[in-house]
This record gives sequence, structure tokens and C-alpha cells, in this order.
Amino acid sequence: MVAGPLPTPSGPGKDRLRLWIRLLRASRTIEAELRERLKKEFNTTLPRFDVMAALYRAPEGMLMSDLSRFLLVSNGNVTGIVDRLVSEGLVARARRNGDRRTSMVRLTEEGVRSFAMIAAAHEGWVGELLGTVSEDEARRLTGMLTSFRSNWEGRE
Amino acid sequence: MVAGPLPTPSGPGKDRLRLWIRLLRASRTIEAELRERLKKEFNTTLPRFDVMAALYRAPEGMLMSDLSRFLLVSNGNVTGIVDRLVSEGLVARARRNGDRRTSMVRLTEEGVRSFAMIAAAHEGWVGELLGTVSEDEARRLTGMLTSFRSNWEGRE
DNA sequence: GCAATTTATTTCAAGCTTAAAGTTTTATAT
DNA sequence: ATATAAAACTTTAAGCTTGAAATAAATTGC
Repeated sequence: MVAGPLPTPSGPGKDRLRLWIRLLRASRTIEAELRERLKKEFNTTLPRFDVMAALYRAPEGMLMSDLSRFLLVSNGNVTGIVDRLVSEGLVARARRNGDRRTSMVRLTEEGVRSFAMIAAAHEGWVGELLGTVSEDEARRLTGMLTSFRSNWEGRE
Repeated sequence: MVAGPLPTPSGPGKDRLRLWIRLLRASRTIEAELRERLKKEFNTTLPRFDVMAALYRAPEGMLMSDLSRFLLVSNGNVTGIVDRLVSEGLVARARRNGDRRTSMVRLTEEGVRSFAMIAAAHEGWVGELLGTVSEDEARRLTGMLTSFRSNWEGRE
């Protein structure tokens, strides 16, 4: 996956493989840095941040299955992360009258406050880490990634 | 991190944040698909594949520290993955005379055979998954990611 | 109404991941 | 020589991750 620098592959179809390797290395590098800063500065983790970010933009709450679909992770995974956030008082599960299998998960007031602070720092870090990419280039790259993604999402 | 579709952020500096989110979602989507296929088709995992890919291009072997630096993961992590690969007979540790703290890690013959097969399938999958990106576009995107990375790597 | 199926979620086992602490070996500085 | 420090790994504890199995509630088909 994270194959790298040395013997650059060549031949038909290698361009996409090289793109994938670069994509993966770039995101892993940035991800590692963000993870480290989240830990050091806020004593939290990337998965917790991801869940809180999703909930922050859904004040009415989300179902567990919404969360796992949105975050591209398994549902069992979300259960554990939400459990921990609940035990820390940042997230609450609210049983629903209509369907007793499900519960709405949302940020607590403390969760909202906490996330707002972390998100501000996070945005600054991303700006810093991607600082060598011009705003214009960022928009173009984003466009390329978006069109790629839209062709991809919901296939299978 | 994997924030998404709904309320698109706007304002200064948001372009880089949006780029990061797209980058992350793209790599996670592809990664998830590759992981699943590695499991189903070859009963292996992405981390094992990564380690074997690194070793495949270093026939003389690599130190554990080389591996962890190259793969962007912690050294304790590599220990576990290599342990499992060794127990499966795909990788061998060779103690060195010079420095008895270290050992050269390399693929066994079976490891080489096994990896060659998996790698061929893997390259095809990546070509398929990135199929909507033209070869030309792939090269341009790669270039942008590379220049970004070179500015980043070896900082700190 | 009631069995069978589907849906939403949790639990579980195995493996991945990190940071921190521990071990062993080598290098450095008296 | 000998303490001290540095380097290369491994171990450990806690948390993340998946896929599969289990549970429970709602829906569907008779």
C-alpha cells in the first residue's frame, strides 16, 4: 500500500497505482500528525473527533447506523466509540418511542462546547499542514477528488 | 475528519479543510474496498500486504526500524505484524553478526511467491477502483500530491 | 394472529495501532 | 575500564477496527 520512493513502477496502468500510493501516503502522514496533536492538546482521538464532528452537524441527533454509514466504519466500531463518549459525558443516547431498536445519539451541551474548541484548533492545523497547497490548487484538487468519488459512491 | 456532504463550510481557509476531508474520504473508501478484497480473495490484511510490499522491493532485507519508518507506523506495530508473518512462514528474521540488537527481515521464498500473486491482483483492483480517473489526470494528481509531500516530509 | 424475515444494534474474537516503559546491545566519555 | 548514554527492538495497556454471531424489535406474508 504505502509503497514508496525507490523503484518507481512503470508500464500500463501504473499511473493509477502510483496515484493511489501517493494518496495513501499523504493522508496517512496528515492523519498521523492530527492524531498526535489531538492527543497532546486535547487528550482525545481521531475516531472520537470524527464521531463528534458528525454529531455536531446533526443537532437533532443521528442513529447508530447513520453514523457508521457516514463515517465509513463498521457499526460495531461506532458502538464502542459512542460508549466511551457517553461515559465521558460528551454524548447522549436517547431512546425513541417509535422504534425501540434504535436510539438517537447526540452531543451533550458539554460535547458541543468541547467539540467547538477542538474543531477550531483542528481547522487551523489542517490549514497549516496543507499550507504548501495554494487555495486555488486546493480547490482544483478537491474537484478532482470529488468527481472521482461521485463515480464511486453507492456502487457495489 | 470524515465530515461530509451537508453544510459545506465556507470562509477563509476552508478550502484546505475541504480538500483534507475529500482526501481522507477517498483514501478510506478505497482502503476499505482493498482490505475487504484482500481478506476475501487471499485471506490476508492490508498491514501484512504493506509489510510484504516493502520487503519485496528490498531483497537484501530491511531492519525493523527501516520498516516502521517507511510504512509510517510505530515500531511496536511492525513487531506484531512481522511476528505473524514469520509464524505463517512468509517472512524470516536473520540475526546479524555485526549488531546483535538488530535483525534483517526479509521475505521467504514462499513469501515472494505469495506476494507476487497478491500484488498482481492488487494492481488490477486499484486500476479498477480508480478507473474513472484518466491516466493523464492520475499523473497530474500524483504530481500535486508529490509536491505537497516533498514540502512536508522530513520536517520537524 | 403468528411464523418468518428483515432491520437496528450490540457483543465477541482476532488483529491493528499507538505511546510509553522495559530489555539488550552498542557507542561515548571519562 | 567503566559508568553513561544512545540505539534497536519488544512488551504492555488501552483503544480502534472488522466481520461474524447474537439479540431484540419491527415488518411481512399467510
